[in-house]
Amino acid sequence: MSNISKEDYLRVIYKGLEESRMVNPTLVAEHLNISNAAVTDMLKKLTKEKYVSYTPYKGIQLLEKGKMEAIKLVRRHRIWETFLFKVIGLPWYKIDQEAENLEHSSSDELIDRLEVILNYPEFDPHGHPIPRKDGRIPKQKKCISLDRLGIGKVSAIQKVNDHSEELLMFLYKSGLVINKKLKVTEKREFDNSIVVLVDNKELVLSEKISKNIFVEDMR
Amino acid sequence: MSNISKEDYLRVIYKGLEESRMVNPTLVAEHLNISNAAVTDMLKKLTKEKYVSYTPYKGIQLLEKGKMEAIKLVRRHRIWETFLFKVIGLPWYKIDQEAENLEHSSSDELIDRLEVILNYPEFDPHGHPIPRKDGRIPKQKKCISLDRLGIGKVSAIQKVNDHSEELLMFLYKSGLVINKKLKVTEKREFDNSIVVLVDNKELVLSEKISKNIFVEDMR
DNA sequence: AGATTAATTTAAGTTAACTTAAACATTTTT
DNA sequence: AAAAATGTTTAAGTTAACTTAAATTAATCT
Ligand SMILES: [Mn+2]
Ligand SMILES: [Mn+2]
Ligand SMILES: [Mn+2]
Ligand SMILES: [Mn+2]
Repeated sequence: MSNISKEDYLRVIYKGLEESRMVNPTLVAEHLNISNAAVTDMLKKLTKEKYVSYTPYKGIQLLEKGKMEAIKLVRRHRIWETFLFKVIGLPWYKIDQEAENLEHSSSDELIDRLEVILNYPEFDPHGHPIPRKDGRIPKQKKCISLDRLGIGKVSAIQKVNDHSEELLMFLYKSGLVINKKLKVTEKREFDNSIVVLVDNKELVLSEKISKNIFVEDMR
Repeated sequence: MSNISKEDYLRVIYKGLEESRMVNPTLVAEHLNISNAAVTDMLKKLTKEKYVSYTPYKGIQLLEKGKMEAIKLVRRHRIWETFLFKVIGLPWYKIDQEAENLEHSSSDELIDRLEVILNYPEFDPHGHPIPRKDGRIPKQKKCISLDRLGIGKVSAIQKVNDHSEELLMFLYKSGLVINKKLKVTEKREFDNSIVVLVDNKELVLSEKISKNIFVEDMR
């Protein structure tokens, strides 16, 4: 009947790979707030049904079938996020959670209508690419995480990780939104925090925060 | 965790009572496409948790707690239907199914935003009242089902049952939409079909169809 | 009233998706 | 090369929500 659970696994795996991290059962378990044993169980099913391939300690890969499913889900998720933000007016930091619920309960026809209403958006409000109906992914500018931007360098925010409401709320209040220009004015060796200049204001960002912000790589 | 199933039972019970039919396990089973035994099971749970009271062969009643839950769900359902129809532009006969999925996956905050965008609608596209946030139900004009409208009488469609896509598609194509005026020109004893005049066209309606259309009772 | 029909419940079983606790395997550190 | 830490699987059990088949109960018909 309902595939909500399976879809959630695929989304987490897809987003993990998208961030080019190695995706292992532990990571999935943490993201879904379930036990490792549950992930082992589901990976067996997903493997048998040819959604993923998986080598213990080496990571999970999406097979063609799984990738297609995941892309369709991510498309639904990001179109909803964009719609909730632009048309409904929900705040930036609430749309991920809401979209996570809606993504499992919408027909393709509805999603396509939303896409038309939004005039075929390429990126969601966090800067993530929205897969097209045919599965193609809009090309993004080359990015690096903010912690790797050199001192004195200026760049613009391209995307931010959207999984923590607290982070997004902080970023929003600090004006660290998509396309915002910023300059790194200081790097502190001790804790890897950095100081950036945004809207003529200085902001101190911890390493954990700067690693969740991605700026254009100008080289 | 997820309450989708429980909510569905409550919606069916609520809508059954709204149509002033006696609601028994068999009716619920038919509407949800599950076995009677499953309904018996769930009724036990719902009874234990004080959502409903139930006397075999006498019907199911909603208790305060169950009524509140059901009204909240019906509110979500009908606000979604209205939004899908008016803002998204989905066809009349598809919105019920789509709303049935979305109703379980939206926060109160989202629903309230939709309500604002729609400017506090009182009735959904099928003419059903949309419960307010405080639980109050907009008052409807007194209705009778079309099969009970006397010959020669003129009236306007107030609401239609929305559970069959086929029925709604037929009504839509025939111009039998909300507020449409019609006149009964003939009643056929043999099969209880009737002939109505709509937009200067004559239409033959079977008893089954006319029983699913409700017109203002002018007396 | 007794027979027939319809509605309901019980019994037993299935499946998906989890859990905890313990065992096992691999990688990393010393 | 051990030891320790980390990651993974197994085993056993739980829960919700269903199923079919058989038994029971109530309502309706003759
Ligand atoms: Mn998201
Ligand atoms: Mn996003
Ligand atoms: Mn409906
Ligand atoms: Mn409706």
